Amino acid sequence: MRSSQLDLVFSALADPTRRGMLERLAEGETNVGTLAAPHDMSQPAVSKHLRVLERAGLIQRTRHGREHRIRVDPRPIEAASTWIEHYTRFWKQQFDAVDAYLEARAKQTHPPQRSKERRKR
Amino acid sequence: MRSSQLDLVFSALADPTRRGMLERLAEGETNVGTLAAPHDMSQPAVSKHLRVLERAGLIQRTRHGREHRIRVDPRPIEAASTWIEHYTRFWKQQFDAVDAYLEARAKQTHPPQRSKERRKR
DNA sequence: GCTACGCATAACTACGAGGTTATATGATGG
DNA sequence: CCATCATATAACCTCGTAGTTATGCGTAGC
Repeated sequence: MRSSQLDLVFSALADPTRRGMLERLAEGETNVGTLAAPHDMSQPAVSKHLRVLERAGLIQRTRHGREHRIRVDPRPIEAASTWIEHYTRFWKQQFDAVDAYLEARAKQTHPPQRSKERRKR
Repeated sequence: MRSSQLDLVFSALADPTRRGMLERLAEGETNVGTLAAPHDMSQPAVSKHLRVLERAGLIQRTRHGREHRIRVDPRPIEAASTWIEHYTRFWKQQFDAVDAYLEARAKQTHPPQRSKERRKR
């Protein structure tokens, strides 16, 4: 049941409705109604999406009279961003190496069948 | 039911087992067994996780005899990365502005109760 | 003060995700 | 050949998610 912060952030971002809300919030803080307007769904559904974003720490809410002002907190996303950026470096390296290998092999007239059979590790 | 590429990538990243596999794949391509080893779960469970990664386009598979070599394809992640980086710019701007405002207000001896009451928009 | 507004919560449905065990499939090696 | 290995697939269970309608609750405004 334990979900790490990264889990919560990534799964919050995995829904187009919630990404839409975050995109809207890039324009500035608003109330729930404004956030809900573009999305064709019931008000409680919107409320649930906001709770997901809130549990991931992606938004902050300030009650202001009867309306709730919502604003983005970009900090949890940076954890996600950092994770991606970190590993992307290695992945690209990996990917490019394989890419180069495949390209090189394609150039040979008789591609060796078993050349990859014995690899280190 | 339609899930965009971004949905698939983000939700694939939302699971620690799958992130663990991608982290392992940063070291180099391997077979399924090696990928499964560190994770305490049944082999079919691992197989399912790989399918999720595959559907998101994050890994590629080459059958090589009876084993499947798995390697990362970093390209779909870049879409996710781009989305994050794009909006992070605006969010930070937003966040920092609110932050500065709150700090400024905190400095006043008599924080005005209704100063935020009438805001543009 | 009453009504309407802005939102949350409750209770329900439908479905997918993540796990299991059991079984199938195809390649390897003695 | 036959047993075994590497992996996938099937069938099932459980739980969380995304949606619904109905209802509650505090604030605004006339």
